[in-house]
Amino acid sequence: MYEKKIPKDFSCGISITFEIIGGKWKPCLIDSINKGIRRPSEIAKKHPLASKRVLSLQLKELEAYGVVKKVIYPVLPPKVEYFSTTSI
Amino acid sequence: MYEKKIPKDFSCGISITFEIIGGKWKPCLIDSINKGIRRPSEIAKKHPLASKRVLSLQLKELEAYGVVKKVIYPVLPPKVEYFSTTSI
DNA sequence: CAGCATCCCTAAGGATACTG
DNA sequence: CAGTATCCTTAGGGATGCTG
Repeated sequence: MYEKKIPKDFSCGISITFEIIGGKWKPCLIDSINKGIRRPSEIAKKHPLASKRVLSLQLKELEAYGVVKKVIYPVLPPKVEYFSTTSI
Repeated sequence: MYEKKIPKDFSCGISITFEIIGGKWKPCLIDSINKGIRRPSEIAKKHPLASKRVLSLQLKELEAYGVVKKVIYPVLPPKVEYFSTTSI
Protein backbone atom coordinates (compact mmCIF):
# COMPACT_ATOMS: atom_id res chain seq x y z
CA MET A 1 0.00 0.00 0.00
CA TYR A 2 0.93 3.63 -0.16
CA GLU A 3 2.03 3.10 -3.72
CA LYS A 4 0.15 6.17 -4.71
CA LYS A 5 2.43 9.10 -5.19
CA ILE A 6 0.38 12.08 -6.10
CA PRO A 7 2.20 13.87 -8.91
CA LYS A 8 3.00 17.52 -8.63
CA ASP A 9 0.40 19.80 -10.12
CA PHE A 10 1.82 22.21 -12.66
CA SER A 11 -1.53 23.51 -13.86
CA CYS A 12 -0.65 26.74 -12.12
CA GLY A 13 2.37 28.68 -13.26
CA ILE A 14 3.65 29.47 -9.83
CA SER A 15 4.10 25.79 -9.20
CA ILE A 16 6.58 25.67 -12.04
CA THR A 17 8.55 28.49 -10.52
CA PHE A 18 8.68 26.54 -7.30
CA GLU A 19 9.91 23.51 -9.13
CA ILE A 20 12.81 25.52 -10.50
CA ILE A 21 13.89 27.66 -7.57
CA GLY A 22 12.20 25.86 -4.68
CA GLY A 23 14.23 24.05 -2.08
CA LYS A 24 15.66 24.89 1.28
CA TRP A 25 18.77 26.65 0.00
CA LYS A 26 18.15 27.48 -3.64
CA PRO A 27 16.84 31.02 -3.14
CA CYS A 28 19.83 31.87 -0.95
CA LEU A 29 22.21 30.32 -3.45
CA ILE A 30 20.77 32.40 -6.27
CA ASP A 31 21.11 35.46 -4.11
CA SER A 32 24.71 34.74 -3.15
CA ILE A 33 25.79 33.99 -6.69
CA ASN A 34 24.11 37.15 -7.89
CA LYS A 35 26.12 39.05 -5.33
CA GLY A 36 29.35 37.67 -6.70
CA ILE A 37 30.02 34.79 -4.37
CA ARG A 38 30.96 32.29 -7.00
CA ARG A 39 33.19 29.59 -5.62
CA PRO A 40 31.76 26.59 -3.76
CA SER A 41 34.03 27.13 -0.78
CA GLU A 42 32.90 30.74 -0.46
CA ILE A 43 29.30 29.74 -0.84
CA ALA A 44 29.72 27.11 1.84
CA LYS A 45 31.29 29.72 4.11
CA LYS A 46 28.33 32.01 3.57
CA HIS A 47 25.92 29.22 4.52
CA PRO A 48 27.69 27.51 7.40
CA LEU A 49 24.54 25.70 8.47
CA ALA A 50 24.02 23.91 5.19
CA SER A 51 25.91 20.74 4.44
CA LYS A 52 28.24 20.63 1.47
CA ARG A 53 26.29 17.75 0.02
CA VAL A 54 22.97 19.57 -0.04
CA LEU A 55 24.47 22.77 -1.39
CA SER A 56 26.04 20.71 -4.13
CA LEU A 57 22.74 19.06 -4.97
CA GLN A 58 20.84 22.31 -5.10
CA LEU A 59 23.50 23.95 -7.22
CA LYS A 60 23.25 21.03 -9.58
CA GLU A 61 19.49 21.52 -9.91
CA LEU A 62 19.92 25.23 -10.53
CA GLU A 63 22.44 24.41 -13.20
CA ALA A 64 20.16 21.81 -14.76
CA TYR A 65 17.39 24.38 -15.11
CA GLY A 66 19.80 26.93 -16.50
CA VAL A 67 19.46 29.31 -13.60
CA VAL A 68 23.19 29.30 -13.02
CA LYS A 69 26.12 28.37 -15.19
CA LYS A 70 29.01 26.34 -13.85
CA VAL A 71 32.56 26.99 -15.00
CA ILE A 72 35.22 24.41 -14.24
CA TYR A 73 38.83 25.54 -14.47
CA PRO A 74 41.21 22.68 -15.30
CA VAL A 75 43.72 23.52 -12.57
CA LEU A 76 45.01 22.04 -9.38
CA PRO A 77 43.68 22.41 -6.80
CA PRO A 78 40.30 22.35 -8.55
CA LYS A 79 38.58 25.64 -9.13
CA VAL A 80 34.93 26.07 -9.93
CA GLU A 81 32.78 29.13 -10.30
CA TYR A 82 29.05 29.57 -10.63
CA PHE A 83 27.54 32.46 -12.53
CA SER A 84 24.02 33.73 -12.77
CA THR A 85 22.64 33.38 -16.27
CA THR A 86 20.47 36.43 -15.70
CA SER A 87 21.60 40.01 -15.63
CA ILE A 88 19.40 42.16 -13.49
CA MET B 1 21.71 11.99 17.96
CA TYR B 2 20.33 13.89 14.99
CA GLU B 3 19.04 16.50 17.39
CA LYS B 4 20.31 19.17 15.08
CA LYS B 5 17.52 20.59 13.05
CA ILE B 6 18.93 23.23 10.79
CA PRO B 7 16.58 26.18 10.92
CA LYS B 8 15.25 27.73 7.77
CA ASP B 9 17.35 30.58 6.44
CA PHE B 10 15.39 33.75 5.89
CA SER B 11 18.37 35.97 5.17
CA CYS B 12 17.17 36.08 1.59
CA GLY B 13 13.81 37.60 0.81
CA ILE B 14 12.74 34.91 -1.59
CA SER B 15 12.90 32.39 1.21
CA ILE B 16 10.25 34.35 3.05
CA THR B 17 8.02 34.25 0.00
CA PHE B 18 8.45 30.51 -0.09
CA GLU B 19 7.55 30.28 3.56
CA ILE B 20 4.28 32.05 2.86
CA ILE B 21 3.13 30.56 -0.42
CA GLY B 22 5.31 27.46 -0.62
CA GLY B 23 3.81 24.02 -0.34
CA LYS B 24 2.52 21.40 -2.73
CA TRP B 25 -0.92 22.95 -3.22
CA LYS B 26 -0.72 26.53 -2.01
CA PRO B 27 0.04 28.16 -5.37
CA CYS B 28 -2.87 26.31 -6.97
CA LEU B 29 -5.15 27.23 -4.08
CA ILE B 30 -4.30 30.90 -4.43
CA ASP B 31 -4.96 30.64 -8.14
CA SER B 32 -8.30 28.91 -7.70
CA ILE B 33 -9.51 31.32 -5.05
CA ASN B 34 -8.48 34.24 -7.22
CA LYS B 35 -10.57 32.78 -9.99
CA GLY B 36 -13.63 32.72 -7.79
CA ILE B 37 -13.63 29.14 -6.57
CA ARG B 38 -14.36 29.89 -2.95
CA ARG B 39 -15.99 26.96 -1.24
CA PRO B 40 -13.94 24.06 0.13
CA SER B 41 -16.04 21.50 -1.70
CA GLU B 42 -15.53 23.30 -5.00
CA ILE B 43 -11.85 23.65 -4.33
CA ALA B 44 -11.62 19.95 -3.53
CA LYS B 45 -13.42 19.19 -6.79
CA LYS B 46 -10.91 21.30 -8.69
CA HIS B 47 -8.01 19.40 -7.13
CA PRO B 48 -9.25 15.83 -7.07
CA LEU B 49 -5.77 14.47 -6.43
CA ALA B 50 -5.22 16.38 -3.22
CA SER B 51 -6.63 15.06 0.01
CA LYS B 52 -9.13 17.14 1.94
CA ARG B 53 -6.85 17.15 4.93
CA VAL B 54 -3.89 18.65 3.14
CA LEU B 55 -5.99 21.22 1.32
CA SER B 56 -7.40 22.21 4.68
CA LEU B 57 -3.95 22.54 6.20
CA GLN B 58 -2.63 24.63 3.37
CA LEU B 59 -5.67 26.88 3.39
CA LYS B 60 -5.13 27.37 7.09
CA GLU B 61 -1.56 28.48 6.50
CA LEU B 62 -2.62 30.86 3.76
CA GLU B 63 -5.19 32.28 6.13
CA ALA B 64 -2.64 32.58 8.95
CA TYR B 65 -0.38 34.65 6.73
CA GLY B 66 -3.27 36.79 5.56
CA VAL B 67 -3.09 35.64 1.97
CA VAL B 68 -6.72 34.57 2.02
CA LYS B 69 -9.62 35.46 4.25
CA LYS B 70 -12.01 32.83 5.52
CA VAL B 71 -15.69 33.58 5.95
CA ILE B 72 -17.81 31.18 7.96
CA TYR B 73 -21.58 31.42 7.48
CA PRO B 74 -23.51 30.26 10.56
CA VAL B 75 -25.89 28.02 8.66
CA LEU B 76 -26.68 24.36 8.34
CA PRO B 77 -25.23 22.60 6.51
CA PRO B 78 -22.03 24.55 7.16
CA LYS B 79 -20.94 27.01 4.51
CA VAL B 80 -17.46 28.48 4.23
CA GLU B 81 -15.89 30.72 1.65
CA TYR B 82 -12.32 31.79 1.08
CA PHE B 83 -11.45 35.13 -0.46
CA SER B 84 -8.23 36.53 -1.74
CA THR B 85 -7.09 39.53 0.29
CA THR B 86 -5.41 40.95 -2.79
CA SER B 87 -7.13 42.55 -5.71
CA ILE B 88 -5.17 42.21 -8.89
C1' DC C 1 -20.41 20.34 4.35
C1' DA C 2 -16.42 21.31 6.76
C1' DG C 3 -12.89 20.00 9.73
C1' DC C 4 -10.15 17.18 12.92
C1' DA C 5 -7.81 12.89 14.74
C1' DT C 6 -5.08 9.12 13.75
C1' DC C 7 -1.87 6.58 11.56
C1' DC C 8 1.57 6.02 8.21
C1' DC C 9 4.96 6.68 4.16
C1' DT C 10 8.37 8.94 1.21
C1' DA C 11 11.53 12.00 -0.27
C1' DA C 12 14.10 16.05 0.86
C1' DG C 13 17.57 17.05 3.54
C1' DG C 14 21.57 16.16 7.12
C1' DA C 15 26.14 13.69 9.04
C1' DT C 16 30.22 11.68 7.82
C1' DA C 17 33.90 9.79 5.29
C1' DC C 18 36.33 9.20 1.16
C1' DT C 19 38.21 10.21 -3.73
C1' DG C 20 40.79 12.67 -7.46
C1' DC D 1 39.17 22.29 -3.40
C1' DA D 2 35.27 20.05 -5.27
C1' DG D 3 32.43 16.31 -5.49
C1' DT D 4 30.44 11.63 -4.40
C1' DA D 5 28.94 7.58 -1.58
C1' DT D 6 26.60 5.89 2.26
C1' DC D 7 23.59 5.96 5.75
C1' DC D 8 20.09 8.12 8.52
C1' DT D 9 16.22 11.47 10.20
C1' DT D 10 12.22 14.15 9.97
C1' DA D 11 8.63 16.79 8.51
C1' DG D 12 5.50 17.32 4.83
C1' DG D 13 2.05 15.06 2.87
C1' DG D 14 -1.39 11.02 2.03
C1' DA D 15 -5.43 7.50 3.59
C1' DT D 16 -9.20 6.90 6.40
C1' DG D 17 -12.69 7.50 9.63
C1' DC D 18 -15.33 10.37 12.95
C1' DT D 19 -17.64 14.72 14.63
C1' DG D 20 -21.12 18.59 14.71
